[in-house]
Amino acid sequence: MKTVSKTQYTISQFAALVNLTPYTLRYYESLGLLKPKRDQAQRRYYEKQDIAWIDFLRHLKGTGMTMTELQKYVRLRAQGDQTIKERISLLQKVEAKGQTKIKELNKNLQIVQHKLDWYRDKLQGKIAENEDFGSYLAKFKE
Amino acid sequence: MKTVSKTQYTISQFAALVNLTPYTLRYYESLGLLKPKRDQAQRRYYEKQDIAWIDFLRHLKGTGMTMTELQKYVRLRAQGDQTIKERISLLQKVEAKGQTKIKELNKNLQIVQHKLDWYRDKLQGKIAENEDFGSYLAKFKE
DNA sequence: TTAAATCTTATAGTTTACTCTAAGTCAAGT
DNA sequence: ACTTGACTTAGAGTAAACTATAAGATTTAA
Repeated sequence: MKTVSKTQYTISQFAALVNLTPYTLRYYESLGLLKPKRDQAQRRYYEKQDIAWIDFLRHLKGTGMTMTELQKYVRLRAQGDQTIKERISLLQKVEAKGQTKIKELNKNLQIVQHKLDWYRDKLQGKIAENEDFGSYLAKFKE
Repeated sequence: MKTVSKTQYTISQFAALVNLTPYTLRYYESLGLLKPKRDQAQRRYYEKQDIAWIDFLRHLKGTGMTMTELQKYVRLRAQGDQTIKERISLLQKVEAKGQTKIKELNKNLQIVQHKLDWYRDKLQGKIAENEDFGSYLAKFKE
């Protein structure tokens, strides 16, 4: 049996590593999203696997989850395997919302693209002086 | 020549129509995003075409544009056709940012999907007791 | 005539997610 | 010995985009 010494980071080292501030790390911890270990002097230290956890949190946040939702997820996790079904349904909702978000973003971007086309046509004099964007857009309605 | 009477909405009628509040409409106006006409008594009234404008603003906002950016766009618009090129480059940036946003959202949702798969595999006992999500994820790295 | 709606300006409150300061304690490195 | 960094609790500040209140004036529909 071999003992391997694990890399430990202080809060400011770790903050730099994951592009957050010590303030933010303590804030997340206060919300229950992190629980770094402590040394003999009660100072936090972070390890390699904490990077992966932060990354995962970021992905969840990036889907639009609020801090409160993250807290709920983390609370379930802490309760062990019997909450896996609940976690699944939580993440399914997250996924569904995310897909909706993408669709809406796409729709909004399409309008922007049409507007860009309209401007370019207008610059080329390809648009009747009195045709406005509204009637132009109407052409693209299915 | 025929005179057609146009529908006019009071601020609260219009607010209900576009799902905003009178507060918000005045707020938008204070930012220069709207300029409703006024009646003899200086009360705002809105018309059909204002609905289209609100919709367009919503699409722009929906891409992630801030109020400040919207203000800039509206200011350019008010300056007339000589700002069309500038408006084009503004909207192009909006579009580029939006595409980036979609890519990121997709990446984040993929991670969520992997996590869901992992949970489902785990529920089925298909995952080694000691395999964590990190090593599971590693399988999907290109 | 009176209640309801609108107007104005100015200011305050709300929410989310940080971000920072204060103020005092403690421990480790040079 | 001393500077540096970390710790604590509590609370304040920031930014965005609303949302609301106050307070007084005016107008209009019933």
